[in-house]
Amino acid sequence: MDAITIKDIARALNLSTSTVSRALRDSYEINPETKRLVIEYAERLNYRPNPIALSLKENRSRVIGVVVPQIANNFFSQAINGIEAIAYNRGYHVIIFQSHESYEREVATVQQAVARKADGLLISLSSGTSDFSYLRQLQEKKLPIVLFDRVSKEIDSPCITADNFGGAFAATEHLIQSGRRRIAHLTIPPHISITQERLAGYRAALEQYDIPYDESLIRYAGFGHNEVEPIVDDLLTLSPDAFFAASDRLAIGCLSALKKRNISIPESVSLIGFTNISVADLLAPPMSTVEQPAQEIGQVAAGRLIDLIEGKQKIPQPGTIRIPTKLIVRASSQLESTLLT
Amino acid sequence: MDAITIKDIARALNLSTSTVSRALRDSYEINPETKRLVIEYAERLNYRPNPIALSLKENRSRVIGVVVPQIANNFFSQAINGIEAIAYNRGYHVIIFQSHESYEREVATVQQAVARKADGLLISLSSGTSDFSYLRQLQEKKLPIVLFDRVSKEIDSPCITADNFGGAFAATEHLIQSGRRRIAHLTIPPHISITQERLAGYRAALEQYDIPYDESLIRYAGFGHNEVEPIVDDLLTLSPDAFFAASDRLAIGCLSALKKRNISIPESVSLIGFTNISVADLLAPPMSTVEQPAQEIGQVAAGRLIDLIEGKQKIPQPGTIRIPTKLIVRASSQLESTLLT
DNA sequence: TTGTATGCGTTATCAA
DNA sequence: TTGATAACGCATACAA
Repeated sequence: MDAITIKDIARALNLSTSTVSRALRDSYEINPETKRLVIEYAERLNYRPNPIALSLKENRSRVIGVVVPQIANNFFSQAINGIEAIAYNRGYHVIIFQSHESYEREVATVQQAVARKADGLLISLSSGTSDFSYLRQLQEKKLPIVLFDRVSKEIDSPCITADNFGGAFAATEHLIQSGRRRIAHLTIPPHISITQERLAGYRAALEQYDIPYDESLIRYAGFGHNEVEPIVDDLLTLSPDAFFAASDRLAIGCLSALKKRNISIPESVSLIGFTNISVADLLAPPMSTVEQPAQEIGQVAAGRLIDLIEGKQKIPQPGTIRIPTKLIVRASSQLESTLLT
Repeated sequence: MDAITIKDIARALNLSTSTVSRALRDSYEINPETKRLVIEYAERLNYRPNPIALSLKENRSRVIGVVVPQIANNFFSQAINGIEAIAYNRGYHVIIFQSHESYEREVATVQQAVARKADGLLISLSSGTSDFSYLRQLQEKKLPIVLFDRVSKEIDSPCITADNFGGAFAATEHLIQSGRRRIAHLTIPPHISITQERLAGYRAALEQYDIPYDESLIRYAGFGHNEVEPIVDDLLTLSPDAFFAASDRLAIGCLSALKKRNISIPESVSLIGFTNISVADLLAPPMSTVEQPAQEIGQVAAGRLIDLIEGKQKIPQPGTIRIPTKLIVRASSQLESTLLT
């Protein structure tokens, strides 16, 4: 209701608003005495400049919009954590938008962010997005955009992702080296960048070890509630000797399905995208994981975006930055004692 | 850079800005023909009112500030999900702030939210907070505040929490009924409301079954990285026959510690606050859980706050709303049953 | 029915 | 060194 303004200070001190404004901004061309007076009074009354008025004046909001498919998701909540850390350090606030894996909602939500005068956008594309014209339009309007995690080369924005290819390659190689040859690849919808990259890493590893690529072992699951189990059932008829699950959700669904069927495949289930390592440690059968550097991805993406906003990067410098992943191998030996029958 | 304004429309149509403004707001006192013209033109140019200008004018932002200890946390990210769902439906945006379990950061962050002219605040208190005067000050300034999850009766705001007492009672009763008598209670710092409530539920169950309350079985862990293991070690010297872990993080730490020591206590570990049920299903030994209605808590809290903001609740109506929890019992064989508190 | 003027809080330009 | 004024985009009281 109240909130002290520059006007209040001016009136109280018998000065003009412009003098007060200058004193507070520490302008050089001002009487030191007046300056002291104003600053003291402002501090005493706990004056805070109204950021909305500033936004209107400067036509910028010091807000960056973050668009993710889902907040309630380990990867994204950690990425947002990284984004916030950087943003707040550099004086920006973060407004979060969810696209709920829908193209329409993504477009609507991005429009919202633009209407709210976000100074820049950090976007992880929804699985439903294949048309990027709405983003190109924004770029033409010089709105800084950085893509992270789920990116696209179709628009020339900087992209920050995990090293999905490398992570998938390492995971697959690990399975091969431990004797597996029929590795089921359970993944998310096909046109998402991370799907492609992980699949490519998987294929490259097979190729390197002269293992034929069997398309029937590749399955794409959506984000529905009970989509995973029937897919696993179906895969089982092909007698795979390992599963590569491309996200934590899929990995859990996969393990859950195997467990229900009383199938244990020690050391055969490798997961990429599982960030909640502390839980993976507890699971039986053991599950090796590729840890995604969610927080770091967020940090790097936020840093790049703010550089763009503040014009520290003259040229938009597209291109992809890949943050390394970590392969964490868990063996069954150390866990056998706790296995239940 | 561009962003079409009312002025642009007025100029293009040879009208005054006020006429355009009125036409767009569908004022009755306006020529239908002019109105049509303006609206059509505005739609064609995809006109969006500048929310910042509106905020400045109306002294409100249609933003609600959410302050949580941590975003990257299952409970809070799900709660935020619920908050967003309601907020967006009712035309509000959500800005998220993290207090990182620190009183100082909580105060600073709330000031930020106020400076940003948030129309209301949704707060889950940090573990470091025991002085609420800064919140009372805001209430005196008529800023609507609703507390959720980690609440306090020290300020008369509406509070939305899980039924922590009931959930803890049910969990403890379940352990007792399955023959346990020395139930270790591993929980978060003592002065947080949920700690108190869960502890009270635990005590009440013990009392009802005439089991003496042994203070040495109660341990408070902070939020550091490796705090849990030594505590579990220490507890083990007291030979408990069950563990009650008051959050998912503690439950995982507890299981992890037990596992490292090759201790298996089937059906003895009951957890409250574990929302990631799909993972709990996979764990061995099985772990019963009290599921927190995170999303619903967020939804109810957001609804109440917006009612307050919009004056639908004349009287602030303090008091606590408790959302029921669900006890999910998992036996070593299979998932057994689901109970509601 | 439409136009003019004012104000929301701040800063920049210009004048004193 | 300080003050008056305009402007950012919008809504509204008042005038026409």
